[in-house]
Amino acid sequence: MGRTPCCEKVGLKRGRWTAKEDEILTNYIRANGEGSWRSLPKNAGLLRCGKSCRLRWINYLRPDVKRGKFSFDEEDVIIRLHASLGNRWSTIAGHLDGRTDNEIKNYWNSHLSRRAERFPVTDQIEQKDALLVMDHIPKVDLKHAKKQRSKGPKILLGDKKNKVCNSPPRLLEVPENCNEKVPMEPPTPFSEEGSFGDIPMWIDEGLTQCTSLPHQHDLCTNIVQDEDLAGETFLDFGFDDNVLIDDGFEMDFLNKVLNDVAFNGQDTAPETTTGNELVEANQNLEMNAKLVNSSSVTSSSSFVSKVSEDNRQWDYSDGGMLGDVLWDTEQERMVMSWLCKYQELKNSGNKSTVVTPQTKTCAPSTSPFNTDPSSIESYSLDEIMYRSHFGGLLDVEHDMEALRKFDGPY
DNA sequence: AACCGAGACAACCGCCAGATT
DNA sequence: GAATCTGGCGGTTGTCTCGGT
Repeated sequence: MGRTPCCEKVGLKRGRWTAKEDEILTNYIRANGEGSWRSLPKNAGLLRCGKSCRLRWINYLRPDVKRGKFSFDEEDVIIRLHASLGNRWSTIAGHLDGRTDNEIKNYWNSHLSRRAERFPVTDQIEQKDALLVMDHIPKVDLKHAKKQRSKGPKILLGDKKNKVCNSPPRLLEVPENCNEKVPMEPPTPFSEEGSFGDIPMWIDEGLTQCTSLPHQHDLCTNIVQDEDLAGETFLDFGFDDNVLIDDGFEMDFLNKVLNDVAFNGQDTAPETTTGNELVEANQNLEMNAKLVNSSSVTSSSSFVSKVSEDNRQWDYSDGGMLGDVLWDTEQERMVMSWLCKYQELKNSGNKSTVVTPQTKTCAPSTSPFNTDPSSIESYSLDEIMYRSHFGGLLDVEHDMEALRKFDGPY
């Protein structure tokens, strides 16, 4: 059966509300409270549809409704949330005190949509530089990436004019052989292809079993752009075909491993979120903006966006490590090295060995896993894809050389 | 002064999910 | 379990304002 209308429309007033109507509605709700919208107009003496009364109250008359010009920060939040959530106005409104979904929607359509179209959200690139930067960055075919995500890197080459880039400063000049993969050998202590062995409980019901670690080469070069359940774009490093990352269960796995790793001092994870909680949070479309302490190593709710202390820098993080995009890469690679060692330990039957990461086992000058935040640059999503593609970011040979010299307490 | 178009924004509409009868 | 109600959401429309001609 069809739904009946909320009230009889014949004879009811429509259009703009008058000050007198507002007063009647406000006084009635103050005396009787919200709700019972169907019966409200009749009881209050208003010739309005109950639905209209509800909208008028929620959007304009409610005392906690914030009116007036949107601040810069509010605009910023809207643009960034919209970039990841789309037209989920009520969810966006939940992050702006006193602003209604209707107001935000109108503001977006009349003010912000064109600006956002002109200045896409990119991490840590000032708007005034955005156009300049974007002119030099290879385009990413999202549709193609979505369809083909299990078949390897999805980064498209830029056109010829994009192959040399002198601006902005953090972008590298592209070498002549930029299309060639960096030749490399899997170093010790890595095995070329490992097995997860008997690590328990990481396979959840209904998931495909993953029986091998990704090849180290793929770990460094195979980067996929994807979207999480909230529609937010993020980058996957390494685990392209891995059900753990794809389905959000990487968290469970990493948690299990990290729980076996003794962090030293400040590197102890302050917060952890299980994969299931993460999935649930995303299903609830919660944009869980939180401050990020980039000196911490943690498996966190990193599918969600994070905002830095100055409320200006947002991270789009993989399902693994948090921090800047670059740092995320490094941390994930670091953890991957631990995973390899963990696997070896598991296979060898040694389940009590304490692994002490980076600062004590690698010399800082040569460590590829430097976690000092002050030494880590920040990169935009576009930059990291650009640089990763052309081998400029990961400095593979340097890292691998350092790993060869690695002499940890294993 | 009149007209016109664009922009801004208030309001409405249809649909949906969950609650209630 | 079906019918109905209710509140919420996002898309769309209608109206007003303002600047340009």
